[in-house]
Amino acid sequence: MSRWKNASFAGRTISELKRAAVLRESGRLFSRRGYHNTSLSDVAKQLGVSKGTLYNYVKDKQEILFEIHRMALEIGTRSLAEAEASNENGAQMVAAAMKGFILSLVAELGGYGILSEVGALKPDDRDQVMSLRSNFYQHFEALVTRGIHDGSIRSINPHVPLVAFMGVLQNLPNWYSPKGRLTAEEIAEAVVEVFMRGFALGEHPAPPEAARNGGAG
Amino acid sequence: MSRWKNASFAGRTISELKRAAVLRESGRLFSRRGYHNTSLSDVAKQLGVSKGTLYNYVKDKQEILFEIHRMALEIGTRSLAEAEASNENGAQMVAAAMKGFILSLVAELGGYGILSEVGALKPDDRDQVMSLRSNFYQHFEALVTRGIHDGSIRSINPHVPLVAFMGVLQNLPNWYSPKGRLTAEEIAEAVVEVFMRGFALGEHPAPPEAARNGGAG
Amino acid sequence: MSRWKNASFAGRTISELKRAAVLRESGRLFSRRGYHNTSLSDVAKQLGVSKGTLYNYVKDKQEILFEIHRMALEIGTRSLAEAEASNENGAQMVAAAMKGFILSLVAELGGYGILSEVGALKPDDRDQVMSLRSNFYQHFEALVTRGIHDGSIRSINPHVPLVAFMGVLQNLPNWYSPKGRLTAEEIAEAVVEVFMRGFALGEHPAPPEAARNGGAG
Amino acid sequence: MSRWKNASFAGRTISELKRAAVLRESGRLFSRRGYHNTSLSDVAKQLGVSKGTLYNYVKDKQEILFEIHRMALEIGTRSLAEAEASNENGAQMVAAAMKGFILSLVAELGGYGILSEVGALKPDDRDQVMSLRSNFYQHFEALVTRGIHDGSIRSINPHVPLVAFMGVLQNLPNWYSPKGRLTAEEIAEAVVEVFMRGFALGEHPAPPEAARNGGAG
DNA sequence: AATGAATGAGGGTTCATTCAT
DNA sequence: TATGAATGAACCCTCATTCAT
Repeated sequence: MSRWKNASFAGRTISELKRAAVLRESGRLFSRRGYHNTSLSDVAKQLGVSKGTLYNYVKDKQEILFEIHRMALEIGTRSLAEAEASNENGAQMVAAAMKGFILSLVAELGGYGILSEVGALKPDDRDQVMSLRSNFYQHFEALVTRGIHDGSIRSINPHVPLVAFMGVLQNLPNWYSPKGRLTAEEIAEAVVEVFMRGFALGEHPAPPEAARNGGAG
Repeated sequence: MSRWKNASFAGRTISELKRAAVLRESGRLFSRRGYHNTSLSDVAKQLGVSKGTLYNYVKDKQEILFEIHRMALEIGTRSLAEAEASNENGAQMVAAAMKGFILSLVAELGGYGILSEVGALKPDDRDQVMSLRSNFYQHFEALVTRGIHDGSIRSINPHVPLVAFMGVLQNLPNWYSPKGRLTAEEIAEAVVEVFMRGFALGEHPAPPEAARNGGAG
Repeated sequence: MSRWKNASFAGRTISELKRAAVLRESGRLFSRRGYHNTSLSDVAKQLGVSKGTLYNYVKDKQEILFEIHRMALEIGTRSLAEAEASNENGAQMVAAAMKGFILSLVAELGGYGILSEVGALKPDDRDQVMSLRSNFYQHFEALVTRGIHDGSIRSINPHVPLVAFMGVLQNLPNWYSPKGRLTAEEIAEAVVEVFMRGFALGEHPAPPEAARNGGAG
Repeated sequence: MSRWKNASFAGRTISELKRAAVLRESGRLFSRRGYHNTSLSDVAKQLGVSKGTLYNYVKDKQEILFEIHRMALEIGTRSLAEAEASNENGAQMVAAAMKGFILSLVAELGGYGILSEVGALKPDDRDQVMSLRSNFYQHFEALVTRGIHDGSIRSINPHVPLVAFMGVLQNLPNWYSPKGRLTAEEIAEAVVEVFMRGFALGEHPAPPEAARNGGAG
């Protein structure tokens, strides 16, 4: 197994890129097998590197988990902001945010979201994650509410699409895999389409036969 | 801490009841802290029993996980069947199934759903769980589809309510706690109400201000 | 290697005795090779037990170090108190305290004193040890001062015999070994004799040819 | 942190001086935190140099320890010889040797004595150190004996002042610190004074209130 | 049926040492 | 000569599991 497999160097310090590779690979494994069931040996083996080497790039295992949470939520918040900047109607903004979130998650973190296992964080980190997460929730629901007000989204408890979307994210790895049939783009569009058909007002000609994929749990 | 705390003996072999208590307590802890982050010492301590004693009632830790998965899915399947037997309209049947599932889960397994950590099962067990789960998904979606056909549920991808409901179940421990403000009944009704407002057709007078609770992730 | 070698059961819980054996053996090794250079594997191997077993009796390695420090200082303080109770003259009391300290140290902790490596303790434990140690120093010097006042000890800075005695204790393992030629009693008497000749007033007929043993460093 | 901080170049090969700096800094850290508790990273960091660089100047960590032991004992032996050459009375020679030892130790090795952790040396090195040490002991005690014979030192077991002095050296770092209140000169004089009052014959007007400093252990 | 003790495997982490640049 | 990265061994500690009592 060649060294630093999967590490896509480009434009940043080599060291930064290796750190990013550690985070990405860890996240991929964490989201598939769970944090506590993934050893740093596993991560190292996947990267074709010795276990000790990881410690040149991260302080400890907890830092990895925290950093992934932080990055994922940052991506989410950024996606919301970008969508909001487009100034379209509510439904379109929510859809854009979802799509942006998914695409960036795939691009920057390899398509996993984790977002669970918060309990394994150390107290300080946990607080910070909870705060970021809470922010994201509020913004997301606010956007949905705007859609309801401007008539682009059905009158619904905004918590429902949020909860559904989070469920999708948590299971993204089950939908997406680099070697799978579906590209990130295709998945993002499928999710958006389901959202638009399920929650947005407008024309939905035929009863959907839609993107089923096993991603419920 | 008294021994076999929480063990509600009634009508079955004492041994069976103790086994049930082990499963319930394990499930409670697994769903709160995760399977790999819960030690059998933790379980034993909660039951006021020594670690070795557990092995009189279960073969090993994996068996506990499997059994919980199996029981939860059995409950789900049973809930669907009972709801279907009522022969009401689709929306009402789905709602009844959800309510039944939640109530039984709380009553028999202490209110946790797990349904994740399938990866920790051994291959044979995993196959069986996947099969049961797939069954449940199909029945649930079929019921939603019936609701769409009989006009009680909006025309929507049936995967959407399924995914949302599974998300709720996975987070039940966050909603429910025996000492919390909400009884199992109240939670079940809140979930059902959100579902009815979100997906069913009918009167929804005001834009909802509804039961927000942090249960998204 | 038979199990729990060196464990001298008598009158206390078996578990307590095993814990004592762990502490004694650890202390023996710590004082010979140093704390950081002694692995718990070493300790376990000496006791003919597996490494994990140790954790049935102690919380972690730091606890071992702390407990040894605490016990040693307790012995010292007790020895001072007992000597003081005899109400003899200062020199005799100091001598008695020294003898009692050495004998108890040998009997209860296998003859090592450690008393160094305080830096490896965790902050709370370190504070406690420093406090106990400071107490012991003050009492010891006070006793010497009494001897100076009652004319049984030369007029000397009381810190000198203290520092010398502590040096002896730190090197006790070099003097004492259960299989060595000298019994604990003999060593204690040798130390006392050196003290009496060096610091006490009285007849010292011939220039001493005394107990040389390599114990300086 | 600038590179090769603390390195006082003067008259020797640059390489030799860098090696000396490595030894001095290592010794300083070893004597404060212990050999096994000091990593070469620590040493490198203090010198403002990378870890790998150290290996240009020393073969391995053990060599550092050995070299420090050797240098310290060389200094001690040299101090004894110089004192002896002065041909004063015994007490004065011992005092001069002590003072010279301490001053040189501070000047050349940064004021630490180590002299412990012999167990970490490899066998050959250990033998050599033990031999040098034994030599030093004999010379020191011989000098004390001369003092007893010429009447400048009380009739005492010569092992007593040796053991006390070695104890002082081992704790020099606790007395001395470059930023502390006491200069090396002051410390050396304090030690000498305690020795003169404790062991030498002559006028000691008042019962001493002397230099207490926590240096016993 | 219950326990407490023992074990061994494995995980996270540190660190002396090597090596290519 | 200096560096940073990589390695592998060793260490502390946890835990599922077994077993004698």
